[in-house]
Amino acid sequence: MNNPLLRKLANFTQLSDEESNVVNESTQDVREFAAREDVISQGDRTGGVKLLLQGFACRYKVLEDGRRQIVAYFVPGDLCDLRVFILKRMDHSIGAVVTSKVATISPENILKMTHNYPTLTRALWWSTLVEEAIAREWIVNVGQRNALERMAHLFCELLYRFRAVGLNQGNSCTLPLTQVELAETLGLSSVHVNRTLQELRRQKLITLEGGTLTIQELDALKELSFFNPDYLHLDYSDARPRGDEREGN
Amino acid sequence: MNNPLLRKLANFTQLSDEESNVVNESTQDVREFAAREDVISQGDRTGGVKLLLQGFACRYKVLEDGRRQIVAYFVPGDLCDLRVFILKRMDHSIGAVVTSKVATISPENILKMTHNYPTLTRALWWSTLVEEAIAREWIVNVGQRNALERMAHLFCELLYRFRAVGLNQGNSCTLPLTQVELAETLGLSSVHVNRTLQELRRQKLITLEGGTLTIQELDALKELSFFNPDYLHLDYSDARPRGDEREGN
DNA sequence: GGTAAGTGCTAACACAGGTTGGTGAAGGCG
DNA sequence: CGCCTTCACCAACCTGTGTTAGCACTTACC
Repeated sequence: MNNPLLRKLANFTQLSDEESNVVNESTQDVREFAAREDVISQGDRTGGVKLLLQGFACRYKVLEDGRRQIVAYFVPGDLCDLRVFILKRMDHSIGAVVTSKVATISPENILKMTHNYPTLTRALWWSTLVEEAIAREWIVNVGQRNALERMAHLFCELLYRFRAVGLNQGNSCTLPLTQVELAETLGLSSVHVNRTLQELRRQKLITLEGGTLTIQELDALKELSFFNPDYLHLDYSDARPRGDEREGN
Repeated sequence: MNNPLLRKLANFTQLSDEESNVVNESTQDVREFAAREDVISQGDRTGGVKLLLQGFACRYKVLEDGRRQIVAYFVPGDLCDLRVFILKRMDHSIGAVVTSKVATISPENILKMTHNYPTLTRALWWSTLVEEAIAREWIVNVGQRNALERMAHLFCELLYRFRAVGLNQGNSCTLPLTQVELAETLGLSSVHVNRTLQELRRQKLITLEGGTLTIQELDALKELSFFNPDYLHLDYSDARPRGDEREGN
């Protein structure tokens, strides 16, 4: 299973070989994007659904005066909103953080998947609901947590998400972000990001160098940041389909 | 058309009488909630989809130490995530701000609507995409805007949303929030909310009394807060279905 | 009718985090 | 080779926002 989307969906349910094949076939249209290149730009007409296969990408919005806020990260296996093509124009941009491979899934293929495969459909909807839940948690993050908690929380989340697609190495994962980008994510200045990083290092909670994050004390980091992974809805046993509603969509 | 959901969907597309009837029939299971009562509580098993018919409600998350962040508001016509029933437990709560009427739509009715009525289905997906877009804008709000801009932006958004369901009176709309709730929305202290409200009033941009918000200078407020309504995807002409992809889901 | 709780409002003070302006090291490139 | 850019890092100062506390008013309730 080298398709990271399949790897991720496996956190929610078990897919049949046929379903896995459909996913693989639908994600053949692949393009490589350079670091800092936009995958989609604000104002673009919305096309197919994008799937990050390799690399690291982000969603961001820019205010008229240039302030930029990163509102989401994509790790391999993440889809952008399943239904974007319903809207006419993008109200934000998606950019590759490092060199990345992105597949474009056509609306037709989305329909093919969701028409014929109820289990797969449930799994895809699960992934979009998780994405929304992450967005809400980010609002909590910038709204209620202070700089140290915020950064700790982000690091916990990213480790969990890399784990979910098997791209962690123990408590380490790739994190190819500059301090400016971290600042734009957390709603802080880059100077304060630096201070905060130093504090996390001083407390021997993490190391971050050469684009690799290592969480030395995961439990302490979770406690410090009030990190509760429920919002990622990753617990397999807790996410099994309930009832027996038939799903044609 | 007294169903606010129909009123809202009309911002995206025109529904047939048959489709309107299906919506009306699916939203018969109505319950009234008292002010400050929870419609759904964090940890609850997820039931059907909720639709606010009357009143004002919010989504919120509470940290272990009691800090609360409001992550979304519901105005009449707003649905909570169409697919919540895929998840096992709610990772946040939904609470009525004032006395409110809420309809519960069963998964079966959702299926009925989305199976047989492609135009209606598109409209429903549009509404969930808008909800997501709002969440992203809120991240930008707390992450990048200062207190004055933040509050101004929230007021602009709410006026636009009340307008979209015809519940405004010119540049006025209901806003039954205490300053503490505003603080929990904007990631500020209630004291600073008070200061900021005063500043907006001093600049003769708004009035807010007795639960009614009046925006005296909408253009100035929009400019001050870098408010760009694109993310609400309300422009009818801009939101027409494109292409002719058939929609069975 | 009196008390308590909730709310709006204000003032004084404290501090987290922003701003500005710098350093040096690493890497791309003419 | 040197130049330029990018990045991590650091120090000084400033300010937006939080904290604490107190008063006035309303509403709910005993």
